[in-house]
Amino acid sequence: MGTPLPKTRLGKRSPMGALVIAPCPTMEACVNCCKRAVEKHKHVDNEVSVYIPQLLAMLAASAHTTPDPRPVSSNIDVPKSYRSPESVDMDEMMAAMVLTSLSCSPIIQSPPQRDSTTAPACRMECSGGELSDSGSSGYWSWDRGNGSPVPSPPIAETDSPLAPPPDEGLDMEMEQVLFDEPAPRKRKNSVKVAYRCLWPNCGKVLTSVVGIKRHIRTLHLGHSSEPEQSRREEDFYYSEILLEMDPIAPPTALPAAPPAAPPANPGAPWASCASPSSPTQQAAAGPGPRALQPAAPGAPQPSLLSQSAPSCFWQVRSEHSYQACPPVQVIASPVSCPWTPPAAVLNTTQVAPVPQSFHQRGHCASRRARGEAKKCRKVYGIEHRDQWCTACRWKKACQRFLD
DNA sequence: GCTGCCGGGAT
DNA sequence: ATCCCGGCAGC
Repeated sequence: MGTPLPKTRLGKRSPMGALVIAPCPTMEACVNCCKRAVEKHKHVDNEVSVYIPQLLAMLAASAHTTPDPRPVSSNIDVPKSYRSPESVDMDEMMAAMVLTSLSCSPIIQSPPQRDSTTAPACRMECSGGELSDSGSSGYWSWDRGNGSPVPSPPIAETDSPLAPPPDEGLDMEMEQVLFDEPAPRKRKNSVKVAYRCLWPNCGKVLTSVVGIKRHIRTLHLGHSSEPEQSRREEDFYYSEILLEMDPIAPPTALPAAPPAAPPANPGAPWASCASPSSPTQQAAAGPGPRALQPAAPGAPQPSLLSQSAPSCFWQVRSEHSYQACPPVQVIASPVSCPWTPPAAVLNTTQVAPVPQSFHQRGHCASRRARGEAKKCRKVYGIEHRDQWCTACRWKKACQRFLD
């Protein structure tokens, strides 16, 4: 991270570095050469695909027959002397059109490239040996200075669900390769994802999954070990919400109580009301318990997340109240529950066992009670900070002197 | 003011 | 994942 890797700027004119072929002396000669090739293939097969190498070559020729020493970046004009005969223009146009319709561009057809440095090689591959034979300087479709129309990705290709996004990614990639610029970070969306704790009377909103999980694990579930089960459990106690980056209402200033209608909250995942004790059922339902899913049509849309949450508290672990509030197992009737879910959502067989502590401690859930035990700071002193436990050093809950 | 520690940022 | 710190809240 410290020292950036030395990057070798790929010359625009030599993305491959090699592949030097003697070009046709003139544009006319080149086009004629290509026309002959096209005519030859016409007799053999009417399949347009046969023309691809020749057409590519034609495009290439239109580029490489222009005077090479000409500066690349700024000039986009094509010398008139090279485009005098109408037939030449027609051939160029035909080549471009067929190329366009065929979407031969390997950038489009090739699978998504993970390594951008491999992209040029792939592009060259598509042109095949024919391109080499007919001559090209290797930058046929890249040169911004030539007057040839660059094939644009056909719309039909973008319809394919598997097709990579043709525009932005391609442009970025090419920019990166050509101009050696670091990939621009994705624009920050105006909608920010946040995670709301669905634990009763909590409603804490955090901006990271890790944070909300840690919050739930330490504050509500009250056990930091048991990685497997607790990790699954945490998934049920928070909900992903979308916060519009409205300057009037910054997300960090969200009140503990959930707003009456979260801006873009598509519905709490609690609508499916999966039991925490059956993670497999939930896993089969979608990519994740926090996946944004629209409320089922006809299903009552809970206006408050905290309202819908308790309906899914199938079981609350007894050891979740780890401090100050002793675990008390009380089967609370839905009526007495302050956040009684809508009747349609609440399964009558699911009597949510709400720990009494929920009602008793109130603020208890929002912040861990101050520990009674001596902590590392007190035991070792600030001068022996290196002897503190890691958590204490990081100003976290002490792990050495647990309460 | 001291202390514990939560939440988030930086690396 | 690890490290660090601002800031909040209890004492």
